[in-house]
Amino acid sequence: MKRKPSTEATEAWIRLMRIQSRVLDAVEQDLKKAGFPPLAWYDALLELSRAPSGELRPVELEKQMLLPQYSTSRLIDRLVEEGLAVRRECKMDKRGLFVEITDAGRELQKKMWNSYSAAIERHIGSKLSDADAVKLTGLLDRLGCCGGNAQASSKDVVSKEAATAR
Amino acid sequence: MKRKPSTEATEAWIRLMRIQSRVLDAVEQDLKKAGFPPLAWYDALLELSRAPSGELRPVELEKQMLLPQYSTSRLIDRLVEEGLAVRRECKMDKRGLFVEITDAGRELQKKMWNSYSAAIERHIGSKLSDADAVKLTGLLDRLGCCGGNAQASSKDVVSKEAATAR
DNA sequence: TCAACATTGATGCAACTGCATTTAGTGCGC
DNA sequence: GCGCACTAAATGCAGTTGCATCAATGTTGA
Repeated sequence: MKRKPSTEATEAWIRLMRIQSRVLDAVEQDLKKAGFPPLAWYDALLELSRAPSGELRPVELEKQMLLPQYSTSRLIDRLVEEGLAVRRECKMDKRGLFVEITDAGRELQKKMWNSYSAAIERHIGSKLSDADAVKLTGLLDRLGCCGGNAQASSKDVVSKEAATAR
Repeated sequence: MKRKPSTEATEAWIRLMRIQSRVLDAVEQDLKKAGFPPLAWYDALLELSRAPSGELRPVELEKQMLLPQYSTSRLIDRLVEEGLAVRRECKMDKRGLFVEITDAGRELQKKMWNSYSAAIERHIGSKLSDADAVKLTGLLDRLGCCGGNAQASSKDVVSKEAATAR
């Protein structure tokens, strides 16, 4: 049971951890310096704004964002506190509720995308040709599948306005 | 200032975030299920065990691990609490101190590597050929450089026993 | 030599996370 | 209709993080 992974695999693992945290950090820092809330807020607002009538059940949001249940619950707390979303009762299932994005929420989402997209360009786009970006995406995708539970692969494409999840 | 990043770059960004967190999660989970402490402990123990006489200044450890200062300080607290390391006075600079790994610390580091390496193999090695792992490493490395401050690139090679940082 | 400044490491506090549990409501089988 | 297992969401608690600050020591330059 020893000496299993090749040094190549191990190197890839290390890079994946190191570079991701570096890049994420840089992007979050850019956002913060522009006076914006954390990325998770953006992701939530984006999901909400894309939903049929700007509302989603927490349980949906949770699945979209791959976040634990309690985490979603508290994220919603914060959005509501800031007036970016509201909780609405759900008549068909009184256990649940709807979270609806407000105008302020939609506005913030759009404004954040300016900084956010600039940050992506600065920290990724400017360092990789489109072709290489595609190669990177492909290699990363191979790590995503067939590991544990199923996933949606590329059917929930994100076109513009990146949803980050975590 | 709008529509900056190509969709290719944006996709790469999303995958980098999603896959990394998925894989990290899986590995941490494996470690935890085997009854081990978090990865950061392993990294610290590894750095210490590799240091000349098993001891390092917190400030060195901090640089190796790319962790904020307070974070290192508290990580050391926990290692010391568990008897995996000890704090020793530093005669040449009385502001500072040395952290020295204990035998228990060295032993834990080795035992963790068994689970850890198996997890790397399971979640990376088994999904990527060595050649692809090298490609991935190369692409990721390109994201690391020339962004903010300098870095060591491949001079601090990690051979076996992966140091993760973060 | 000594004042000004820099570096090392720790710590108080508020925010955030993970975990386990709770509260409320649903739906099924009988 | 009733009990029981299940799902939706919230929450108390302990542990962890980030930020700002502090105390102690070291360094430098007039």
